[in-house]
Amino acid sequence: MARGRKKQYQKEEVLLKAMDVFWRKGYEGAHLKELVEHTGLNRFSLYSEFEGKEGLFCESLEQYLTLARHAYTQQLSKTPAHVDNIYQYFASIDFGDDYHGCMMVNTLNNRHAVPGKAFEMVSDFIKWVRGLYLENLKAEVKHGRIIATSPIDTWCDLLLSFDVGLSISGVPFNKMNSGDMAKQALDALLATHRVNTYI
Amino acid sequence: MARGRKKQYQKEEVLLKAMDVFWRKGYEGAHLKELVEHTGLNRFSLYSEFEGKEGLFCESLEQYLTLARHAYTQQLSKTPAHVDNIYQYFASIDFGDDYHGCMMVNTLNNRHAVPGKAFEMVSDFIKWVRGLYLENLKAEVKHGRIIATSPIDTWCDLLLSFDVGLSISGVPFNKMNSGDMAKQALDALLATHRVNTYI
DNA sequence: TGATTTACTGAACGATAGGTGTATAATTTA
DNA sequence: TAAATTATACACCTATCGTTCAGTAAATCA
Repeated sequence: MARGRKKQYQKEEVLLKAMDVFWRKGYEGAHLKELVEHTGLNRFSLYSEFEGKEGLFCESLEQYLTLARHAYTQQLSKTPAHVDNIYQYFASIDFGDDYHGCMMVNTLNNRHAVPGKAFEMVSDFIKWVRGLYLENLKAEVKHGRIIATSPIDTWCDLLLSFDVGLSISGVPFNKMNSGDMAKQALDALLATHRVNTYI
Repeated sequence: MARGRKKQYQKEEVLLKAMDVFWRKGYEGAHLKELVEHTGLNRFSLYSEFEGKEGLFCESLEQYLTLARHAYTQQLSKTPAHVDNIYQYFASIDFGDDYHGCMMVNTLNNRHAVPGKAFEMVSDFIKWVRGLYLENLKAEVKHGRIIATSPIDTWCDLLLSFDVGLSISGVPFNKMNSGDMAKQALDALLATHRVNTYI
């Protein structure tokens, strides 16, 4: 068995609490004092367990991405792949009173302040999300609901920017219904590129 | 005439340079040292002309909003009002190599760090932009190109989030063609809600 | 139990942030 | 030219940042 004094904290709990602070305040805005207070972990242990603020941030972000990956998968990897999955995802976003944006978007937005690794983690994640959109739109083509030449790649980019933008515009205008918006857009897409069954 | 030594700077020039720094680095990320270096204005004069960092930021933001207001007006207040104006606006966005996002979006995203006044300035501005979208979409209804029950309010919110999102997603994916995206979306809107002239 | 290893505590570190005071240079009025 | 006014240059202040260190407590091994 391991010698020496036992740790008085659980790494995952600490990371979830740290994630909470970083999520709300951003990388620069989250000061070590606050991180120490919220996690209950003292400064020294924070430096031996993680590698300073940067390491703690990256691992906290990893936690966030794990949660986010789960949520996205649940909504956008439902079988059968279908455009409905996409607007159900958007409909599931809750812009409640305590909504405070998206940690990924915060990270992208403060790319000069955060560790470079964090920026790459988020970029990769977003590319993955784009792939989920694409799968669901491809299914519409595959099943002959929209024509094969439909510009689904462009629509993926559009959905991506829309998704990212929601997390920011959702704050000053937090009464928005992103489900309605997505439904309008995707219904329009389908209607425009629908396979003409009358020919 | 005013007595005493003449100012060796022009306020507007200083504000444009300060705007540049704040734009790139954000409110917290723009340190006084860098502001002094870039503006050429020394610390003391900076405090007597403006009211510290907060005041300088707010006035710099005002400069930015003035420029942005001009750009938006030029694209989205063209007569006749028309949906084309909207995607021409999106087509005009240049995601070149030195694209570094939007100062308004940065401000919204770091709302806990920036002066409260700045947050309100941006919120108000964005509401104004939403109004521009609305005008152009209303014209489509007015001229009978889309039906009166078209959900143009929802589309305005969508365009707004899309616009905001572009300024962030445009950085990791800076090869995007926002004009294509907007055209796809708006064409779909028009097609879906087109007045049926065959009845 | 004594030696060793590991974690915790609290204070202190150097660097730098935003903000300010003082002395000097420049300009105008009298 | 002398007094008054205003801007500039430069050093300094306090607070706080992220980081680290010595000293102490707890756990294991022999």
